[in-house]
Amino acid sequence: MERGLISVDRWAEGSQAYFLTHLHADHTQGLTSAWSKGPLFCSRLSAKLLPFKFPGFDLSLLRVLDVGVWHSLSLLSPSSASETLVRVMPVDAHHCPGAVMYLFSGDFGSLLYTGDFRWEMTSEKANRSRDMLVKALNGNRVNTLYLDNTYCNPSYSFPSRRDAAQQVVHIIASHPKHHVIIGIDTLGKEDLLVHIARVLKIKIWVWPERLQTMHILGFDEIFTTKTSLTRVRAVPRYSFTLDTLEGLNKIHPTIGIMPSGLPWASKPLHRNENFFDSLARSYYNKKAHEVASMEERLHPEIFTVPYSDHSCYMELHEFVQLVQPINMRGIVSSSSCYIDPSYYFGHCDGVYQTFQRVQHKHKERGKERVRVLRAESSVKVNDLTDSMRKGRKCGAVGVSGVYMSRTSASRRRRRGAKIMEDIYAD
DNA sequence: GCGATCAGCT
DNA sequence: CACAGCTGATCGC
Repeated sequence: MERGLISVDRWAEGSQAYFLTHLHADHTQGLTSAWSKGPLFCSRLSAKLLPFKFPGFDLSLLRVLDVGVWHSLSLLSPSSASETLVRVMPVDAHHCPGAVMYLFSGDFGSLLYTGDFRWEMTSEKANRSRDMLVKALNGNRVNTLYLDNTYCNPSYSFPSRRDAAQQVVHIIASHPKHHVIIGIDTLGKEDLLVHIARVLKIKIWVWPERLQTMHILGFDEIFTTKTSLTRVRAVPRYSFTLDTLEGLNKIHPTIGIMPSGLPWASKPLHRNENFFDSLARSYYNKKAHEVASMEERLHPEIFTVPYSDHSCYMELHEFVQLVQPINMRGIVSSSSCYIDPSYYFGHCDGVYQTFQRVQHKHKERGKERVRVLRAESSVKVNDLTDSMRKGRKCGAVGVSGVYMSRTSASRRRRRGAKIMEDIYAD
C-alpha cells in the first residue's frame, strides 16, 4: 500500500487515517490525550475504553468500526493527488477487550494486519472470527499479511486459555487456606478472573483503576476493592515480585500465580508426571542457591501458568494456511528472537515466494527455564530509606509515606494510585 | 510547573 | 527469554 494513507498502531504525522488494534501501551506509543493528527479508527469497545486511558481525548476524532462489517474510506493518494477507495473490516483478535485485526482492501489488493491476536480454534468465539475472515476473503489470498509473530517458533506451544484457566482454579482450590495474588496488566485476562470467580464462587480484588476498567467492561458484581471480601487478588504484574510475596507471607500464607505466555518453550513433562506436578516443579527449577535462599525465606510459592493472549506456533501455522498470504511480515521486531515468519511458513503450499533468511539472534533453547521471579527486585512497600537515601530534591510523599519523584507524583495525580500499598489498606 | 521522552527494570 | 508497563531523570516550554 502507498505511504501516507493509513497507519496501524503508529502515531507519527503524515497519515490520513489512523487505526488502533488495541489499547496496550506498546501499541499506543505516541498516542496521547492531546491527539490531533487525524481520525482514529478502532473497535467499539476500544472507543469506550480509550477516554479512560486518555482523559480529555478529542472524541470528535474517534471513528467506531463494528467487527465483521466492511467500512469504506475515501482517501487522497499523495502521489497521484486523486481519490482512492480503501475498504476495511475489523475482526475480533481475541487478545484483550476491544482488540481487533484489520483486513484492508483497495487497489493495492488486500492487506491483513493482525495486531496481537490469539487464534484459538477450540473456542466458539474464535470460530466466528474464522468464518468472518473466510467470508471476507471470498476465496482470495491475502496479498500482505502483517502477523503477530511473538511466539513464531515451533518450540512455543501452550494449551488453550480454557485449560490454563482450569489449572489456575486447581492451584487456588488446592490452597484453600492461602491468600492468592495473580499478576495482570491494565487490560486483558478478564475471562480468566471471571472463570475463577464463577467456579470458586468468590469475588476478586482489583486495584481501584482496574475496578473502573471492569465496570466499563460491564462486570459489576465479581470484582471489588475491599480486601476483606476475598482471599484472591489480581495485582499489577509489575508489582508482583518475590519481595512482595514475602511481605504478604509475613501477614498471611500467600501464593502467587502468574498467568503468562512467556516462553513456555517445549518443556516435556517428566515421565509419570501430570501437568500440575509440572507446574509445581517449575517453582523448583531455580538454580540451587536461589532455591536455598528462598527456602530460608518463608517458602513463598509462585506458580506460572501458560495462559497466553498471543497465538502459539501451531495456531499461527493454521492461520497462515487459512489466509494464504503472498507476502508476510512479522509485526514484533524488537524481540531478541525475531524470526521472519516466512522462515517457518515459507514452505507451506504456495505461500510466500520471496523467501528471506532468518535473523537468528536467538540463543539455544531447550533448557528448562526458571519460572520464579527474581529475588533482587526492589522493595515497593513501606521502604522509605532506600529512596530517601539517594537524596532527590523535588518529590512528594504519598499516602502511606512512600517517597515518590515529582514525575511519579504528577502521574498519580492525573490517574490515581496503582501500587501495592493498596493491598495493606482495607 | 508541566508534558514528552528516554533509560532502566521487571 | 521478553510480555506490557512502571519508575525516575532530564529536557524544552
